[in-house]
Amino acid sequence: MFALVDCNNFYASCERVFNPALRNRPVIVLSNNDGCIIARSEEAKALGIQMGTPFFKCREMLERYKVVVFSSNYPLYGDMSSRVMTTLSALAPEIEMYSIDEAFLDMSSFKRYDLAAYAKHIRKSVRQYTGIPVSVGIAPTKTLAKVASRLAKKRPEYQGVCLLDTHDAIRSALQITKVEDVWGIGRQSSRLLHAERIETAADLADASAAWVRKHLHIVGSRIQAELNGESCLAMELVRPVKQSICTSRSFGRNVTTKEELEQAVATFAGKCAFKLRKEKALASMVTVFIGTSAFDEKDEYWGTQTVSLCYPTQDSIALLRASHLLLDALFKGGYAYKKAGVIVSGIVPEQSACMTLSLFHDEQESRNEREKKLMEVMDGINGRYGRGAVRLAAEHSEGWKPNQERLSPCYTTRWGDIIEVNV
DNA sequence: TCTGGGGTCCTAGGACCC
DNA sequence: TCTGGGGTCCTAGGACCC
Repeated sequence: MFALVDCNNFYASCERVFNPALRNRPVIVLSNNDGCIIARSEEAKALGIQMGTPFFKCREMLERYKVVVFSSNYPLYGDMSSRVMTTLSALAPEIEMYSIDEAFLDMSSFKRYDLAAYAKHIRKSVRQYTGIPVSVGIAPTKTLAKVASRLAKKRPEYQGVCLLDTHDAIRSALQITKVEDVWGIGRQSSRLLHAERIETAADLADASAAWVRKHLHIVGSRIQAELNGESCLAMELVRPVKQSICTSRSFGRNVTTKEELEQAVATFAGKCAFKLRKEKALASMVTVFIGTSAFDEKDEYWGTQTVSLCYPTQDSIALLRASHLLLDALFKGGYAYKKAGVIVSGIVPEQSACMTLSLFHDEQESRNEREKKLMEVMDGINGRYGRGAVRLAAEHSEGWKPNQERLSPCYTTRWGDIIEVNV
């Protein structure tokens, strides 16, 4: 058996934990750059506020209903997430952190337990230790656990817990679940399925296996098998090394000069390098992309270019140099740029034996050592005195900084913010 | 005026090998 | 000039997830 523990309205709930005045009030959280709505409390959902709505389109309505609006505060959500995960780790022998607000728990060794009672215990514990409300779904496969947790969350009569442990319970759960709400069935597949009169999860479970294999491919076949109780997706206990790391942002205003784009791209390259060092990994390719607003059709430009590095690196300066060369090739004057990003890929572990060696071996060794020490010192200072205490001179955010007008304090990760709260 | 960011996996098709 | 069978690797694009 698998349990899926899913935090309710996670970002909105995080904002509430440290601000009790927000209880029972509609709360929403905006995407980066205060662009669109990405999280809503139950009260906000009840007002009919839709996920993904652009902020500017519903601003008036939000004010009218006195909805509390936050910019997204990822340091806070990341820290709250690890508190939830730590709590869950003590409640099951094995846990897979599936996303920032969800985890699968291995329940196979709980056969002699009352699983429904245990799910309630999980729910109560997370609430008590972190302040975050969660829903728990338990079932024989991951896909069914997803179905269960969704019902636990949507249907008040379940009180946050749904156990699917008998054939009948599974069947009726599948019958009340629309096929597009099944994990792994997206927009395209739903369209295809509806055209075949496959409307519910139960219909998909019963559909011709050959048809599913032909039209939804191997992924769809696995979903179908999982709905029928055959477990195809195992617990993934160790997170595999990332294959690519991306840092990108929309700009707070239009950016027209190359200098400002250089500053943005330098900042993203530095951030990618930092993420690589945190992953204990090296990258061997760099991609830079820049673009105008996706909503400005008449003056559109979207450029992307990739370069292979001579040898894999996690050095901020090396990635910055490569990124600037790519930007040189991409930049075209006369456009109002709205977004840029850096992606590093071809990632190998730091201690990898298959690292490409330079022809000039000795030179590379000493250079790598110097780079490495410099980055260690930089990360050390920033770890102690706060992000951005030291940075490369090319990193700058004046011109392009995303909007973040409604940011809450970093209650759990910054001393300065806590003091501010007390005052 | 204003519309997010960060990922993974799979497939098809091309180029190439013996 | 015609002809077979089996394989790998890479890339672009699509679909999906949170």
